[in-house]
Amino acid sequence: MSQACAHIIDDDEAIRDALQWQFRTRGVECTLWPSAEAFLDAWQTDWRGCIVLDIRMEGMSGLECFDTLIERQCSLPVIFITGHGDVPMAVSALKKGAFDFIEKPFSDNELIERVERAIALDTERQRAAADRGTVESRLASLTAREREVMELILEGKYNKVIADQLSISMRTVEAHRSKVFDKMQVRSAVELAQMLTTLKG
Amino acid sequence: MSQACAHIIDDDEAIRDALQWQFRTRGVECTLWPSAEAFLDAWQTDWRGCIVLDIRMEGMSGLECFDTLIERQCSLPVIFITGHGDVPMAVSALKKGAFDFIEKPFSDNELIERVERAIALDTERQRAAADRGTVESRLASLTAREREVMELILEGKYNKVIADQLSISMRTVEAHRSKVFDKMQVRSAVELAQMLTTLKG
DNA sequence: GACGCTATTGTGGAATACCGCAAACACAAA
DNA sequence: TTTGTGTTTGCGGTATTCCACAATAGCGTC
Repeated sequence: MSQACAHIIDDDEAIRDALQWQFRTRGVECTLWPSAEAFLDAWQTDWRGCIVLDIRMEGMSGLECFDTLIERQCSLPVIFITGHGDVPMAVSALKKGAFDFIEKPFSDNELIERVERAIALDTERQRAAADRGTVESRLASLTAREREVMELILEGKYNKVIADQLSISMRTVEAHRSKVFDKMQVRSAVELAQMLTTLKG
Repeated sequence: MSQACAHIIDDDEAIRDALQWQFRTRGVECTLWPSAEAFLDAWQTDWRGCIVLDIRMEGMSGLECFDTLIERQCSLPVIFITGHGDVPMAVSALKKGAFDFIEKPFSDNELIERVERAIALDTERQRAAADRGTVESRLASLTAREREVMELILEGKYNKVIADQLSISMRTVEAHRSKVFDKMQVRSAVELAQMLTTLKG
């Protein structure tokens, strides 16, 4: 897992260097990319932090890059920067889920403050995803039959009813039920329901 | 409860009339307001639909009106229209929760299509809020003691444990438990947990 | 074939939940 | 005072859960 940092994509080397200097001064790690293509080639799903994306670039534009990132289900917050943005462009980007859209020129603090917020958002999302991951891995450890029994438990049915429905003995249902609680690391059906409802809701 | 309609706020009578004609032709009801002040004076929390809000107006601007609506916790989706918008303005509005931000001139279909989506969103939100309202009214019908017992049930505790914790007899806990299920209209603790987790999650 | 995992079932008992009926007490409103 | 609501408790009984111990059978891997 790479650490949280700002991934800066801009085809102007002077700007890249200036941003890098600013960021590092403020203690924000960053990586530099001269083109959308270079970034997309290198990008890995476990990268954390945020993306600072220039819109007008040689080759693939920042907006195209953004679309590609969405396709690849990259969840990193994206901060667009542009010198010649127009309103529909900004509206479209934000409605697609961009974190921010900043016009040049911007003050040093303006960008860095938003980058820090974006990184904080990603960190929070990562934490939530980890929680979901824990639950999901437990779910994955269930056998098909156990999952089947669990579904019925979550409908609040008695073991007896479940046994009838699956045409097996009550004792078998109890065995599965016990296994399910064990693997999901809960002590009651209520905890199980809360764990899974949180996962979905 | 008033029915879903587009609330148009614009100080240009010609535009109001033109929009009204377009909307009615497409079967979208609307109300017309010559100023932000007029709308804010009349607005009631049970109004449904969406708001079409011009930014540049005499008196209170559309942006100020939006801020006021947020303060008053109005949840109607807001579509801004403006002839002289700039990017920071659009970005700020959307980040505050505006539904859309459209620059003049726009095509007939462009606005009406977004209005219809906004109204659909409000309708959906309304439905979800009604569900929450149902659960909340049931919760409100619980006595203090019943709610107390319910909390402990949701922690998956046995009646015996609850009885000890509240220093009352098991039989009393059973009585409360039964009342809680009755009032909340559920048949098991699992259902109760799901109902309340959905409310919060 | 031995081994491990999964699914299945049984016995028997202790603990718990659930329910109807009944009732005592406090407290506030009519 | 009467009435109503909320809180509390008991009795007796049935249904259900939960658990330890034990066992059979299928299935795929090594």
